[in-house]
Amino acid sequence: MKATITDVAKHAGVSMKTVSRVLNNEPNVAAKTREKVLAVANDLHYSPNLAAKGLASSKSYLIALVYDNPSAHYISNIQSGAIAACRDYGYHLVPEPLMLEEGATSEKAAESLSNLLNRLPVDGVIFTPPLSDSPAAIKTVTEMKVPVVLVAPSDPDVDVHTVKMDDVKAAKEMTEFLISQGHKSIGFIKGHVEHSASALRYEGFRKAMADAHLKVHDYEVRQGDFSFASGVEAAEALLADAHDRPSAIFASNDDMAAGVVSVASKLGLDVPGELSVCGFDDTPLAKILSPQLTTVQQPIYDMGFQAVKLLIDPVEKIKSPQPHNLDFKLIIRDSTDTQSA
Amino acid sequence: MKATITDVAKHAGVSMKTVSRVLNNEPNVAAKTREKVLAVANDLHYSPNLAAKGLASSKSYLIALVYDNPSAHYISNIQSGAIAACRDYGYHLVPEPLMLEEGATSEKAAESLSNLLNRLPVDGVIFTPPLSDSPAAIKTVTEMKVPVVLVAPSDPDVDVHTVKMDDVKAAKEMTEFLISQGHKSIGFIKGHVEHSASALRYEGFRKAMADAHLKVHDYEVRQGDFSFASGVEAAEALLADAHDRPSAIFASNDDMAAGVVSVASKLGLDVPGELSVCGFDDTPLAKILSPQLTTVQQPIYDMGFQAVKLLIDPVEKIKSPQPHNLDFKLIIRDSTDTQSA
DNA sequence: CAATCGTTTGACAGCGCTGTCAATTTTACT
DNA sequence: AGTAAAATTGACAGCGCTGTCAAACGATTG
Repeated sequence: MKATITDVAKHAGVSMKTVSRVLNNEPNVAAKTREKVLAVANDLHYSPNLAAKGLASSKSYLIALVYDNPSAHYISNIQSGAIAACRDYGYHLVPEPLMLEEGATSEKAAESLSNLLNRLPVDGVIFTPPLSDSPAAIKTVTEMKVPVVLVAPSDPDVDVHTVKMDDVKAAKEMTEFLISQGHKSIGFIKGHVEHSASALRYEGFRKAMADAHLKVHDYEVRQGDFSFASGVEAAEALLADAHDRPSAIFASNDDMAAGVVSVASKLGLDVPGELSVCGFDDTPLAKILSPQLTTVQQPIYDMGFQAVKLLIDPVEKIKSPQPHNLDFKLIIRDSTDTQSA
Repeated sequence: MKATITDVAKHAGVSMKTVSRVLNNEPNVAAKTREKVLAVANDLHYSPNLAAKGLASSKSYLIALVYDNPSAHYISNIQSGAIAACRDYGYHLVPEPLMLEEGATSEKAAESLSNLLNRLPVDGVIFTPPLSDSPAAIKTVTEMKVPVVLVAPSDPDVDVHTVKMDDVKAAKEMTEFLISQGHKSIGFIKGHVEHSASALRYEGFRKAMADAHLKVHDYEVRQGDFSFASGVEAAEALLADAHDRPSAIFASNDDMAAGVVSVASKLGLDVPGELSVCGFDDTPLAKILSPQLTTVQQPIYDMGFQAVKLLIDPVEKIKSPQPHNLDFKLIIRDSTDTQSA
């Protein structure tokens, strides 16, 4: 039989309410009483019934992670971080994929979201991209008075809490690293045109090149779409002319970088000996590839963690909504080397 | 303001209990009453408060997915399937990673599990491998009277519901496919020795070879450990002798198959022209690789779906525990071809 | 020592729903 | 029509907890 607050109260010789106060860290409890209650609760292996708590306090102790994102890697990292934070606060995370047909309208998404929140009243929701860029979805939850945190939205002006990383800075630093290795002619493969990160990463690349007074020739910049195949295609173009090749290629994500490596391998070009390659995202693929990929590790886990914290932590809740920038990390592996020639 | 059962009852001119009956599909409600209530509930956008339901019925409408598995691909597929099933039944899925230090004992896992279930009383739990093989963990939940479903346990004798696939059959069919393509000399790379699936897949391979009266030479079977690197190593051994190479290699998972492809590429061997390669699992990698990998698609999503169904569906709950075998699928892509030589 | 204030505690209602069981209506049958 | 049986409905308590507000207590002051 599971112990209830009443049991604890009886054994400790106090009222239910006092037990409740102790267990919720409310003020105005004598130190001695608090200790006593804690001891008894521990003895009895007491643990609160979430449903009852929720019913009485009209909270649910549940946070929804809403996503509509094909990248399992991304979601599962966000989720891990979010779950870790939930544990710290006695909350639980409920992942809610928005399963929409191809090309469903933004309104559809909003409606489906509204149903979701009606069915399961959560204390907060987290939107991952590309949902974090959907005004309709954001409007839906704010209208329902459900606190929301946006993960990596492209538009930082929105009036809600936001966790993100600085794509421009990351791409800039990676480019600077390449330059510091002696590379002067660096090819760049852009990401999917509709993905906001693409432009930012490109911007970072250009900035670093400009700062180093290095020219970026048009033919050294190719449009990709984040897919392996587009990386292959871009690399083939970039590496076609054996006499005028860049000594390094910066792909906007790991999949495309993998495409570059594969083309280099076919061309008999040694990576990193004859060509340095770097990617972005630090997907599992980066470690599988040989050589292992130099890439940028996004703070995906941390974003999940921080998002939950912003939703729950009373300290954070008071502050007005603002973007929270988290730190990325350059992961230098074996696909880049100094340019000695 | 959110509508309650009381509101619906008032508007429909019936008692709360009758509304409750209708909404829970209980019998003994006049058809006319049912319609009326449903109409009103719809009008009022009524949706039940899970916490209240849970408190009153001492159910939580929550299923825990407990995992301790490094494969994001695996977990996220299980999870997707489980969530889909939960939606069908008005339940919600709470993923609960068991975060243990390296080499933590099985008892540690059980204890951590017990804490988890005390904090959040769920209506059922799902164990994914390798947790589904932990007697201590299974004992913990059964002792707490929490229904459990095991995903792909290696020991099918346990006295609980189980969802799995037939690894032997899958490996056998894949091998038969290779044989049907004209391959007679087929190399095999075994998986991690401690993973139960490894032995089963190898068994399927041997069976198919035996059925076709094909010999399996010792030197054609290499031990791997499911890692890319081990695939590379095995492939190097398998392909070392240019005069006596297998015409096909069956790797026990996709990562190792990727290793094989990479070695073949280095050796200038065309895949599938000169060497057919196939893997197992149909990870995202299989589609990224070029050529795209022929592999076995496990019914991971379905396992998640079925697991939840077994936990919730009243029809299934009556039946005595038994293993449920789900269908795999051979995915024939571009890394295999007929052996013409 | 009484008056005042702040601190600590408890009694009680009620969150929204379901289980129990009794009341009422309908149906079936003699 | 009359009665038993079945089907349908409702009254009410209570799940385990917290919010509200009042009570009791102790410390501090003139």
